[in-house]
Amino acid sequence: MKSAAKAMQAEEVAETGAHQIRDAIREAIVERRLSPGTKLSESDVGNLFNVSRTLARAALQALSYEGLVSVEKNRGAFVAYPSPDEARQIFSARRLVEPGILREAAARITPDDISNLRELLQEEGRLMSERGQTARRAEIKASGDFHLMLAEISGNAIMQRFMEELVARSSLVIALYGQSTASSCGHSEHGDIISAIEDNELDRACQLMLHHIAHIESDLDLRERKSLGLKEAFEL
Amino acid sequence: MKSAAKAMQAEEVAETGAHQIRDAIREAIVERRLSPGTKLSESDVGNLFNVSRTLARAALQALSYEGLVSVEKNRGAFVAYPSPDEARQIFSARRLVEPGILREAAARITPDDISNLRELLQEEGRLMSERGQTARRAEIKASGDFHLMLAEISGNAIMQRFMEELVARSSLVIALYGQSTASSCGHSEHGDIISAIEDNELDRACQLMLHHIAHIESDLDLRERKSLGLKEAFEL
DNA sequence: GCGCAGAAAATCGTATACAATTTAACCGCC
DNA sequence: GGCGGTTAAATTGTATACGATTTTCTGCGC
Repeated sequence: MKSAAKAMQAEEVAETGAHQIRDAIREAIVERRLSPGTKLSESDVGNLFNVSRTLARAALQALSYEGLVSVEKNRGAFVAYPSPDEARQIFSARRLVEPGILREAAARITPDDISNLRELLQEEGRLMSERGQTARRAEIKASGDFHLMLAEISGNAIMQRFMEELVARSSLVIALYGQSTASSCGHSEHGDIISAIEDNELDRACQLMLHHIAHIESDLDLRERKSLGLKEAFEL
Repeated sequence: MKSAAKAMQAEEVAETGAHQIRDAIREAIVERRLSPGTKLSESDVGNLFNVSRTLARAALQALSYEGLVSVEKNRGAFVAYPSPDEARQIFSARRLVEPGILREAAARITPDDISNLRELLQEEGRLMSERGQTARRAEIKASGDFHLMLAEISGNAIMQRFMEELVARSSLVIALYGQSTASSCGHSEHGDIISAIEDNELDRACQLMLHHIAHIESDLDLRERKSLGLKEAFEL
């Protein structure tokens, strides 16, 4: 994400160390080192980063605004556990905004941007062939970064931030409801989208994007699993 | 905003009194009782609401995530003062998402919703004819509520929250760069949009929505006023 | 052994305390 | 009178303290 089209805004400086903690936890969630539902107690977070509960709390609070953790009054913070309905809303939102972002990005894209995108793509492909958790995590990140880079190129910082939220929450949803072992099956689709942009076939690019999102979504099993914590669990 | 289509989610309970403070300040900003750039010191906010700086700080922090307040490290919080570029991005984002929201809303809208919308519209019209600041503020609110109600009807809580942010920030932009005295000149346009939805003319409704947003934007003077705090200010 | 009341532990909600930084005030100096 | 520098006041950043709520544990009765 060291793209050329960065630096739109004056980089809201990290007003406090709480931001570092927030970013660290977010990364852990997005890379699925932290599972949905995991409790994030303020003391534990504070100890882990050697800060007081004040900062830990601020970081958790921030993450709750992004929908990545849910804080329950007097009970604490937990890694978000999006319901199937929430999951549908997240992808519905993506279908709604990503074509528009794509159009704006295409209008401003430079050759440099395209080569950056292709570079990212290549990296993604390389990681897919690798084994090991580290590679898998990096692959998840790279897959999301493709969508984020498009938002960045679009030049709209507000939409960019919104996409960051959506991509992060998507990662949670996939962790919860994804079925296929291959995490980012739609790798080639990213390449197709770039090609369509390059060829100035905007409508086709949008179609591909919608298809790509639908593809990701089709790998989810969004049936209500109401914990089935009764007899059914043992009736087999 | 007591619409029928509410209650999508389990209502994230107000985990603390900080939420009340946040909401109160946000309302003050949106209704333009607080001007862009106004300093919001933690002590002052705390005293005003009879709480400690801890809660005041949390509220300001929350507002900064919504883009209504900008906090500068070691300097404090201020009512946001969106740059012309930021203003363009806000409206660009609205053009991008509002047609999509409209389409989703139209697909789920009920006769009840329509009558609620018309009711809101009537209220808006009534306020337009009234005199006085109180009426003006209520009118500003009602004008935004139209867009928010559509988002609510769409049934997507995520898009709804995003629209809340965009509408609130739009209010700031209009306060800063609006020219016409009449705040929400596009009152009739709201009615046209409802009619188009009612007649099931979706494409036309979207066109009207885009036109409406463009109309609001056309009332802005987004030229860089770089404070012109040099000689120019006195050259006349 | 099971269930339930009550106490103890852990955790969160809020306030206060202290350190660090910025802003202002003051004062001698040119 | 204006200007720069030093010092005092105000404000933010972070930590700690204390009360409130929830959770867990314990032990008694059945």
